[in-house]
Amino acid sequence: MPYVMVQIPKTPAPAQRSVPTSADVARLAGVSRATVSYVLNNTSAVRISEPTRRRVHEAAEELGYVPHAAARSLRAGHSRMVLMPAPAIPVGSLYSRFINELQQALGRLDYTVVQYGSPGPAGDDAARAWAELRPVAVLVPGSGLGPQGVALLRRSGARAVVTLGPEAVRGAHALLMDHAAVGRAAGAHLYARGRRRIGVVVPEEPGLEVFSRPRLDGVRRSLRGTGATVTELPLAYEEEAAAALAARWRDLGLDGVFAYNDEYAALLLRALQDEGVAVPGDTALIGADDLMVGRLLRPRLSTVHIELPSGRDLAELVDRAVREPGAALERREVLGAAVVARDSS
Amino acid sequence: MPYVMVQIPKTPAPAQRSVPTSADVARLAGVSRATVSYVLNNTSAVRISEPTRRRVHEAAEELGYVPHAAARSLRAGHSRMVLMPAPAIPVGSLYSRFINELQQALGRLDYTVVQYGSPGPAGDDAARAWAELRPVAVLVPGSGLGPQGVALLRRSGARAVVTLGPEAVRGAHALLMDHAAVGRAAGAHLYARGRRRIGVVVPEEPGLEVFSRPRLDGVRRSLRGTGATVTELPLAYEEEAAAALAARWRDLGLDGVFAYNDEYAALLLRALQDEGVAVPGDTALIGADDLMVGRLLRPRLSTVHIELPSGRDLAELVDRAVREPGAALERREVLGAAVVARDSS
DNA sequence: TTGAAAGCGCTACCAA
DNA sequence: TTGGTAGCGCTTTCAA
Repeated sequence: MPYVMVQIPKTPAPAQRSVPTSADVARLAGVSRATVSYVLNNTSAVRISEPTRRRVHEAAEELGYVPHAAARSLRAGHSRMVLMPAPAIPVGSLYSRFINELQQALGRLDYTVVQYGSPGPAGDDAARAWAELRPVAVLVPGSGLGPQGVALLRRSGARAVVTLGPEAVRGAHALLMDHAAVGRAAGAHLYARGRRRIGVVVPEEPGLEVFSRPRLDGVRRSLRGTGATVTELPLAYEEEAAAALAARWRDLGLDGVFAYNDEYAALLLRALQDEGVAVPGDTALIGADDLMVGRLLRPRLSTVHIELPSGRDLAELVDRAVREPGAALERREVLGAAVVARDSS
Repeated sequence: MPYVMVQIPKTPAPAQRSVPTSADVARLAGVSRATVSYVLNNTSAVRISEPTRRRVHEAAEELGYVPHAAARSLRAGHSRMVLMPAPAIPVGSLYSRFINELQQALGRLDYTVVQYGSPGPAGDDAARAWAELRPVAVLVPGSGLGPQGVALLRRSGARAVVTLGPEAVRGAHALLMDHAAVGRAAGAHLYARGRRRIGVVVPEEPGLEVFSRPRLDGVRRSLRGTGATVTELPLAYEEEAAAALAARWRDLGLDGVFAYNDEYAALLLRALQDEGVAVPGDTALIGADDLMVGRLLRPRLSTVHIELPSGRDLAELVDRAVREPGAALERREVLGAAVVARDSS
């Protein structure tokens, strides 16, 4: 084959080794860009001959063609992103486990999950920043997004807005996570154990109020009208802080305490024991979240076990909402709380 | 004011309440789209008069205009995203804390962090999927990305590719996290305490091999040539598994054990004590990561404290790499390991 | 079965 | 100081 066809490009070769586009693929395969699109997206409405398909695929392969998601989004009017503002919540909590699971499940459904860093604007202002990405869905943990934020997101193309928090927001699907139920369970348990002067640990770490406040309120609610007292106990997650709290324990005169969760309970337990306070003899102690640490201590910690929906379930809800944007808004209670009585109460 | 100007739109009102574009803003403000762009982006190369600026801002405000990130990316050739494939790593680990911090720091630098779910394609195949998003930077935890993956990402516009793992990859910046150092520190410590028959707990949970394997190797390395023995102890993070391991402890005849991290150490400690094995009397125990749980147990756990770079530092590295894509590739050791001797060893 | 071309929203170059 | 407009890469309608 002594003669070689040399294709003279109409446009000069790009200066930098630039990214191949579908036009490059089309040129190499000797077809139009439309055909490339049909083949690469397996468009069912159009039938392309097998030889052509092969040529396109080979050309794409050879060039290392990678479609440009932004161009596709621009054309489609929205992206494949699910936006999830990252709540300022310490990792390791039960909740962050749930979030992780959810991300994975959404990934499997072919969505791209975008964690939007929490610092910066909040609430409805934040919604504007999120809207720039034209996400196909938005999951908002905690409260903070109002009806107008939801409206803005929907106007900018979000097919589904789902709130995960204590209350529903007009226009959005709601997964109601009522942390007050955790407090109610703990309060009722301590009361049933005969405790009447009850302390509630409230973490000082920022970002936890979303959970700690409702949990405290739940305890209050469960004890209302019983004559039992509720004492709020602010506590930083540090040994020194716990020791200081334990040092004034006798003065506080509490006979029962709900420690926000098992980690704070573990911290407090050690401090109380070091101070000579008997648990559960002098003071009954119950945590929450049913973490492993509670089972490793002596005495084993009583706890409130929390049942969260599986990430898969929520991912499916999102997927359904995206596919049928007109469907009725879901509003679902998704937090189950049950006391696991062990040895500390 | 009995007369009202009614503006007849040239194009019929969109059927759906559609998203306002910069053209809508321009129309309302009575200027061109170019001017809108200049004003809204504060383009310094062009000076726009104050009244015009105000009109544009007011129009944008009134319409609830939100720029379309995809259009901007298409135009710019790349997005403001930093892609970070989410490693299949349990939340709560020291490492996931670091990842979180990093995300926040990048958010503050005005990048959008995208968690790419791990399931699906792996290694260089995954790189293709990531490339579709035309990320401005890619952070790859763990190993798994090869030189050709890096090349593909760079070709598709990534200004910086940073690996976080045991080894550097050609073409990418490297943050070397040598977990073998953790094992070496633990091994040397146990040896110095006079222990010669040493067990190393290796978690059975998937996704942890990335850390557990080098940690084990580190112990082996530190003991090479000393005559001390190393026994691998697979362990699932469950009480039953720990109890089973403890039950055959006497047969194993170990006098020292490095338990991967403090959580596994806590699990094992309880099981050993329940079995009547004295710690540190019969067996010295050391964990790693310096978690709070280790300080709450009796005896307090010795541990290997790990120093990771702050998320801020890494975020700045990324930002610098993005801004000077031509600069030399960084290659930095970032994991410091130091024994904290407490009461369990 | 395939191709031509419009147009998604935005920025930046060049003119006025 | 402002406007006109090309063009980023892709999908999809309409025509051939």
